[in-house]
Amino acid sequence: MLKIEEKPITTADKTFVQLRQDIVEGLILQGSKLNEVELAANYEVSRAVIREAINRLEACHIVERRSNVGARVVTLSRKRLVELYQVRESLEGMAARLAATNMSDSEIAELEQLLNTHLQGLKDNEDYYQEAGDVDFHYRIMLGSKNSQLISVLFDGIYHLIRMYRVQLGMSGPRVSTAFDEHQQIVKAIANRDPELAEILMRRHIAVTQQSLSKKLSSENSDA
Amino acid sequence: MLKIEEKPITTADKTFVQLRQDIVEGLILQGSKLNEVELAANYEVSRAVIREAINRLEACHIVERRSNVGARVVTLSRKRLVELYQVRESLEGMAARLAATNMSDSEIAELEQLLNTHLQGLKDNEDYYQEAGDVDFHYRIMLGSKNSQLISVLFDGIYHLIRMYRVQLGMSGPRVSTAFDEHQQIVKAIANRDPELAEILMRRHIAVTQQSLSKKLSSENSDA
DNA sequence: TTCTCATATATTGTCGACAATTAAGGGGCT
DNA sequence: AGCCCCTTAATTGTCGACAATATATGAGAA
Repeated sequence: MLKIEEKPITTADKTFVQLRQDIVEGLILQGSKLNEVELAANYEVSRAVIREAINRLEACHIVERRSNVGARVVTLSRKRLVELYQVRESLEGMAARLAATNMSDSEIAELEQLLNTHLQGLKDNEDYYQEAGDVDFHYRIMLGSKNSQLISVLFDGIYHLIRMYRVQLGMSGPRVSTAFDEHQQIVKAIANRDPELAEILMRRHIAVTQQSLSKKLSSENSDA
Repeated sequence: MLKIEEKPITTADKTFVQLRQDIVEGLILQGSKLNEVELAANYEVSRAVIREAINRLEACHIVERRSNVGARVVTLSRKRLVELYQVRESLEGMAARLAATNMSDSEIAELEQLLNTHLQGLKDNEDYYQEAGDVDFHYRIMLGSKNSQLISVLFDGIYHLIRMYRVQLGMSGPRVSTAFDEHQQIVKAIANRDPELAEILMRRHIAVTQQSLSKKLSSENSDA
């Protein structure tokens, strides 16, 4: 799997990243079948490269594959959203807990400064905050855990699927400013070196976010 | 990725399962390089299926791959063990929490009966319990969560690496009987429909197990 | 018509060969 | 001797073709 920092090297890497982006951003519709020869033609690579990319997409739960049948992009059902966010709550809660212990003072200071920057951007342009700011915040907490296993499971495993929901459902409205407050409380707990509180606040924050997102999904898809 | 129930169909599936087993059980040593042509010859398949198998092994953190260089089996360091068990604690804690809500009464009854069977096996043969019983217990809690995303992350993602530590470090001694008691408490919390307690007990149980395993790893590997 | 079965088509799975990259070895220079 | 560079060998990455499987099509019988 592609580590956080290292750039894509091989064409399989690049194709994987490109294909993932095209799915996450909705260029390739949810639920659509991924035809290998067709994709190979579109992305101008061999089928072997496409196959490897699809395999990696399967590993991060963005597509589902059946033997001898093919791969489909997952559908963004409410049921799946709830399940995904339960996993996220669990993992990012642990990340916040560990961050409270393992982040250095200077890293925490940078994190506080990041929030100040966000506060400014929030006054000017809410959308900016939701797109870049929130991702950045959670990204830093994740790295702050200093647990490479956790980082890998989160980032390589489920983060792009989370982003897929965010992008395709859209994230804006009154939820944005309350989310910022929650971020501040979490950082405060980390600065106070309070792992338990950091975990609780993070979990609550993610649970609330899930409820907010769920409202955007009609309940007709709930049993998909 | 290979779903829980479905059997391996393609030769790539079978090769993946076989290769994973050979690594987990130590037939292929930790840290060793995986030469594709060599493996292809040994397992009597083409390089393409070996490559696919290795890709899947990378997705579940059993091997690490570098572009244009190759894949190596991970080394079982203390640092990695601690990180892995922090992830496990987080996820299985959530699984226990969800199981307390989502398991049916009959499933809980079966779980209680399973513990009785284990108690008998424990008196006769401790090793049996540790090998099959513990796995079976955690497996059922995992399924009891009814969260397919969580099940996939746990089972397809990290469970075989956990098993690799267990198998290669060996699990026996006085820890076995205390683990059984902890299992009983967890089941009791689930039977009482107490999600918070079930999660706390599961997390504590896993944390203690990690400490027990850590003792078996010399601290010289701690910074690997 | 509607169901079943056989045939045909399309798609995935597997393979061996070639290309690109990295690691290894040897010769020459300071 | 020690270091650097060039050549050579070994390994991974990519490709197109073939085999196996699943799906779609259509003919025939009840």
